[in-house]
Amino acid sequence: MLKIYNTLSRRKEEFKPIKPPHVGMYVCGPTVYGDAHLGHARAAITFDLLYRYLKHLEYKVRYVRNITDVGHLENDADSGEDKIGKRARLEELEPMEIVQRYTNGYHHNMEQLNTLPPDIEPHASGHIIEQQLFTEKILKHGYAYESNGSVYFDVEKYNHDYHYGKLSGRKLEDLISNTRNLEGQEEKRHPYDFALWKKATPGHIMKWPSRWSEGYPGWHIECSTMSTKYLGDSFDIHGGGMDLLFPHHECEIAQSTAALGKESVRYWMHNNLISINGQKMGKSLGNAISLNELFSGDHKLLEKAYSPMAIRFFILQAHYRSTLNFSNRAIQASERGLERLFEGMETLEKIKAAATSTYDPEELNKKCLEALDDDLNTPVLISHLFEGVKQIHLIASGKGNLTAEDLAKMKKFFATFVYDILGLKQEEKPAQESVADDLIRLILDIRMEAKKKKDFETADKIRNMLSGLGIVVKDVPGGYEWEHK
RNA sequence: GGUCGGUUGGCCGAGUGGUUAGGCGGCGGUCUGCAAAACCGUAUACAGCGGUUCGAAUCCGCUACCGACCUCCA
Repeated sequence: MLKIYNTLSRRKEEFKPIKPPHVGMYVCGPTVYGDAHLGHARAAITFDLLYRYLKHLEYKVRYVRNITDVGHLENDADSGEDKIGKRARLEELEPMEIVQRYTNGYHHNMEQLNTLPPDIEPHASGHIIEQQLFTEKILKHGYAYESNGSVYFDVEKYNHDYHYGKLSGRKLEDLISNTRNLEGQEEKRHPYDFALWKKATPGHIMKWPSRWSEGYPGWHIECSTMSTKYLGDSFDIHGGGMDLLFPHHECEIAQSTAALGKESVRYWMHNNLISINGQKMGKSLGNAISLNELFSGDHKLLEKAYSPMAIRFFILQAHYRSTLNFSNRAIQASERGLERLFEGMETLEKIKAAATSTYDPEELNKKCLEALDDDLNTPVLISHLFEGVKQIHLIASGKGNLTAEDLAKMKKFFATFVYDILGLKQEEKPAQESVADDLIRLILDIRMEAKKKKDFETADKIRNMLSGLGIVVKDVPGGYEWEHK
């Protein structure tokens, strides 16, 4: 029985879909105005894991993840500038060109990380009319007001009838004293009211017509609109990063409740953030490492390039609700660990069946499923897989054995958990044959001859010099192996 | 200031009222001409102070420190 932690109740709850076997899940996607970074990877991988596991449990899942491309405000209400528009001006490109470029980049990075694409990926810019209609509903129900061409959500009125702050555990009174007093907010009745539709300032590039003004939708309305459009007024899971909990998700709840008269979401799930040197990684802090930088090693904090699978494994080795601290050391540890896992699986392929079994693969299967059922506890799942690797070595070295049936099960379980659910894959080693490779083989053949003549001085010299060129030589019985490091 | 979360061995990171998490690194061993790789084994821990308990790192309280949200953010 799958249990997931629901931010609404602050506890683990049994997962029961509204209309089994169907499951609807909506996840907040990126605002496409810059390269995707480690934080995007964590969110995408967390919910990719959930998507894969739900499918493994034979649910029919519709996974919706949005692309925010309407360029919400960058600073505050009136002096703010559309962040996509700003980027467009800087690069002298059409806003939609920016959107396209970074959307493509995001897709590419997500594919590198082996995340499955969502079933629907709605763009905010493609749902302007729906967002206006959603805003109309809120207006009609009396929870919004128009002011100078903009439409604002009436938080106080809403809080009178419902509870604004239920998700993030806030009280309106606290918000009143804590909301920053920004300039140019006089069109709002209260500082904590938020925009559903915003009239564009003269310099604002991305804008659409509406009955209120030439403008653009507010920060939070796209998710309420698109989630309910594609998943229905009530759906199962809404996910996103913890930083979106307030105000974004809180406002979503308020909007959907105000428009539909009921809450839309059953389970709210939030992945925790990634920190660097104990500090939150964030674009605004200037310490975000993009995925492209990570994969190329081209960043001052990086000692080397890391493969997408090393990153994926690194992220999965921590529970999604814990903060994860980035460091070269930590990722390198994951890198090595992942190698060990795959080497274990390769060894498994070489094992020959025996008449009896000294190990029961079902035990492994059971423990792994239990770990996933417990709020997607991937670190524990992975620790069980390493136990399995230990058994594999034991059996491969003749200290145990497996029947053909158990061997098949073992292979199947590993493939299921490692490939299908954790979404890990062996990264193809570039096996390009080249003259250089032939030369290396030639040199190593000479070294073998030297070894046969017990001319170890020459043999070691060759090995050391190759090592200096980044080529690692491993002697194996009757020959050698080598690889680029 | 308000709200919430955290503090685990050299590093990352699970979990738990009494039993080895796991990975990386270290150390020892097997293998090797020597290495490397691989495999096996192994040590080091639960921020501090009180309390509850037969027993707490695990529950409760206090203290210290760290972080997140309260402005766009995954």
